[in-house]
Amino acid sequence: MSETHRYDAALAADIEARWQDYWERHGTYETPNPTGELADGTGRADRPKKFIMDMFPYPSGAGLHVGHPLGYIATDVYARFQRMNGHNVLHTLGFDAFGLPAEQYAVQTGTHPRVSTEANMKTYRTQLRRLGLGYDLRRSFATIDPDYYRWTQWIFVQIFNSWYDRDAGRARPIEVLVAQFAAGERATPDGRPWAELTAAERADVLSGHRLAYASDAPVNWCPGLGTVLANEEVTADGRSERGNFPVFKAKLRQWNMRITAYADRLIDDLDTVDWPAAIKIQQRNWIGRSEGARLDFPLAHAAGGVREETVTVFTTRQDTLFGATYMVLAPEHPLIDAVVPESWPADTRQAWTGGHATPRDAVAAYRKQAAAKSDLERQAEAREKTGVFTGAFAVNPATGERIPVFIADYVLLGYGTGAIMAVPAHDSRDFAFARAFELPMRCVVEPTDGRGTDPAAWDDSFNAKDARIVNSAAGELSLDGLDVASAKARVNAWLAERGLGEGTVNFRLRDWLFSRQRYWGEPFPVVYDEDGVAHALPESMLPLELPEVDDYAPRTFDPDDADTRPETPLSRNEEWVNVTLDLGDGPKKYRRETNTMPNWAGSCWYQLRYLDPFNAEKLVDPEIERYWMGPREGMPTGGVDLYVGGAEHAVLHLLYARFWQKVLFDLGHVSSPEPYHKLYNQGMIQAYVYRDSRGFPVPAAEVEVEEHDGGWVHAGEPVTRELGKIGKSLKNVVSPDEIFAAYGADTLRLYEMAMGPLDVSRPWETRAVVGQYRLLQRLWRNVLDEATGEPAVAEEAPDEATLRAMHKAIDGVRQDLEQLRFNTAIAKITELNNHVTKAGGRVPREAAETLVLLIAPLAPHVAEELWHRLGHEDSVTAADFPVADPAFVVDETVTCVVQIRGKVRARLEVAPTVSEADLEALALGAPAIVDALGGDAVRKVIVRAPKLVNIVPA
RNA sequence: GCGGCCGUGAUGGAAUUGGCAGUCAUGCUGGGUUUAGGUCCCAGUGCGCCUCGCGCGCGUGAGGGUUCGAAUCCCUCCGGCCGCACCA
Repeated sequence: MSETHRYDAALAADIEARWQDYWERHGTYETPNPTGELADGTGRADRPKKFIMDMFPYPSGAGLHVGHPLGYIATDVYARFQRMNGHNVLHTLGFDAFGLPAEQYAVQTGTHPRVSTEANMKTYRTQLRRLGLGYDLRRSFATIDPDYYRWTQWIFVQIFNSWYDRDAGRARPIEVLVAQFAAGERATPDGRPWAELTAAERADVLSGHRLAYASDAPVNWCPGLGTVLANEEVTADGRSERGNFPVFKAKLRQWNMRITAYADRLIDDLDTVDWPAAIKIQQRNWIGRSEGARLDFPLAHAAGGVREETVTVFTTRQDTLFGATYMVLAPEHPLIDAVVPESWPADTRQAWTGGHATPRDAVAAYRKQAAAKSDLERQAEAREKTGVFTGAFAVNPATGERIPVFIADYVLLGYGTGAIMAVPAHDSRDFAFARAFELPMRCVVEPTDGRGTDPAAWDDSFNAKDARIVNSAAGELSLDGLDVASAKARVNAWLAERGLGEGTVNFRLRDWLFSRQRYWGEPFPVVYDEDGVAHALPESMLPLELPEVDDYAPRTFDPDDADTRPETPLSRNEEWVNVTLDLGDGPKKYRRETNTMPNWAGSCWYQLRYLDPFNAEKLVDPEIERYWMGPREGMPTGGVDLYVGGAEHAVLHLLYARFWQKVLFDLGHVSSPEPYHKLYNQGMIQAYVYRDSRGFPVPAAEVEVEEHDGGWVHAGEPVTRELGKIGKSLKNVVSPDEIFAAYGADTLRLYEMAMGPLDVSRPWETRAVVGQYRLLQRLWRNVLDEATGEPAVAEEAPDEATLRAMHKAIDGVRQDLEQLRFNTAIAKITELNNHVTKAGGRVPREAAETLVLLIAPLAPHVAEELWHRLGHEDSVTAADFPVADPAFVVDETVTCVVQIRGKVRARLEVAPTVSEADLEALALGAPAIVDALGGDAVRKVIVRAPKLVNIVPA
């Protein structure tokens, strides 16, 4: 028998190449817009639409391994499914190509990052095409394209030129604020009229309001990378997320984005998007909204009496104000120098002074010790409380008592006001500190667990919030008997009355540090005049192109040397930096900003440019934006229909992109306040890592299984096995090219989709890939004669059983694909294929075509080929996805299980429409049941027609 | 420490959401096709027991509970993964 028409790897490769060429020639995946350059007049844009997106890749030098395309395959399957459902589907993929790795690779290899990045993208494009991913390539771009980053810079300018109007609850153009100052509707910080301020002073005032602003503040400085980093890029143990270098606090002038202005909206709008609960929780935690109160504690004179200065604290437990028996400031708190007295007050305990002769010495020594501690060390001794008395006292505004003021590193400068009122009886950290320093504790919330009201006898603080306030009355304020919530409200009112503070909301979120000392990023469209005032470039000067330079290497330092300072590569290029420009008031000399934007900038808005990639006039045409992303039924905040990517971007890209989208929404550039409506996190494909006795990974491909004990051996030596990421260093990389060569792209696609649910991680097992290859071979044989390659289907209608199998499969596969449950969809297709295989004889055409259509989104090449050979002229991508006939989805008879006390004792074949009463009678009459009951009386019968009867004997 | 998710055959995983546990696939066993190997095809495959039957018992990390009925809900414990980590 000739095997020339057998489905094998060579034939798969041939089919796949031919159809990929066909799709490209015919523009199969090109999607029309309703208007503009990409409108096509075919009416396709009038169909319902879906915008389906992946998190775009960073093109690394290593190319793709089999773990990378999981999400891309999933969105491609979904996009094909929706296209077959008659949707106008927008699906494409660009490249996130600015950023550190390209620059590091460039420095290592001596190639310019543009050259290596372009080469990497070319490799990626080839590999993605080989997978048969159906993209509208006209809409694909890279963030490094000047045509693209022109608009990244443009958005920066929009953000720079706007401020957050709290009264309006949204961002507005900065001119509105200027007008308010000029008209005197809004007071300047020092009260002088706006007209009297110099240009530099005005710029300074406005900088305090702009959504993008430069400021001197402690930032995360990473000498090992030679750049500063955003909070989101620093790990919990104080190292850089990329490269794992130490990160230090350094006071530097840097650009920031006022993302904190959007904290509430970023939390609130999470309710309107369809995202995994875990990601929403992470964002909420990162933003860290907490309700409480801000209140002032007056400082006390040594001799008694109250000073002018106050210490402001933030607390969420203002109800425990009467229990505040001391205060703690963060070691770096700016007020400390002003409060520390010359000498220790009389009777100061030795334990409080740290053994120092004066408070000043004690504070200086403690600060030094705290600064020297790495975050890792702080973490290790997390619960060990240290601190020192400042020698100063404050006054509890409720009780009037003098309370000592300490500094301790368990209070962080970066959170709240950097100072706390300590209530040791009702906060476990304060409790531990009070124990260590023998500070008084006062119980002001009555314990509900029977421990009594004397904190001296407790093991830990009492924190329950469903209790009542006690011991809290002085002057006109009494909280006694109130529950916690009422007491908080009462204290808030009292604070406001007395002008001591107010109820307030505090956020953990800090502003986003937006500048980097790197070459390979978007240049800031900003210049400084001779007074050092920053000016945004006018739109006509965009894009400000990244200059081509030879010396693009970042200045990096000894990773542990905290005293170093960054140097920007662009600053070396004097002729680029110093320019004469006319910004509207005649030619003047300016210096360019030499920082570049972080690599997140390009990914903050790319969904918008996919919509209208060639628009030279606008970021995106409003009609096109509304068409694809505007608010609609069930999606009040609009956005991309489906966005698939890894969970590692939970608080980075996904938070930043939401923020930019909201600013653009406020400024009227887009109609959708959320960028991504439905987010789906795909799991990771893992692979086994084999290690030798020294713990070094050995090449996974060379490991063999021991015959007798099932262990693993490499080069005759036993090795251990564990699951890990796929990567070069773990020697377990499997390239898609190997799988293409052995089985073809359709098999790889099916295998990745069949491995398990999309959202969980699963181990790659090359030997299991063959299962999906067999499915395709069986399908091929069911449709074609292997000897001739001609269709070998029967033209008669399928029999009843086959019809039912077909329609059940259609029904199930439809639901599964809609819910991204590709693994069970494939199981159902396999089942149907097995059904027609077992039935023997020629497969009826209707069944064969159903199989081809069902598998088309998953294995598009083989589906195209079979569809074509079955005599269809059009691409299967344009065919309608089958719709199940309800009459055949329900079985003619169903098996009803009859249970006695929940154990199956008999099965009955009944009509699906059988009535409960009939079914009960049938069940009670079944011989096996009569036998099993043995004449026992029946106490109860539960009938769930038509599938189950449960009989409970007395 | 706090919060979240998850434990099902040798393996990846199904289970219409409280109603027959183990769909589908890998692996393994046996058989067939083949000069041979591979491919391919067919059958079997949770564990145990026996009188080998359309049989019985056990079985979803462990223990308990709710229910006519629990992989699914509740409680305790064990194990794993992820996030946060002195957040006032």
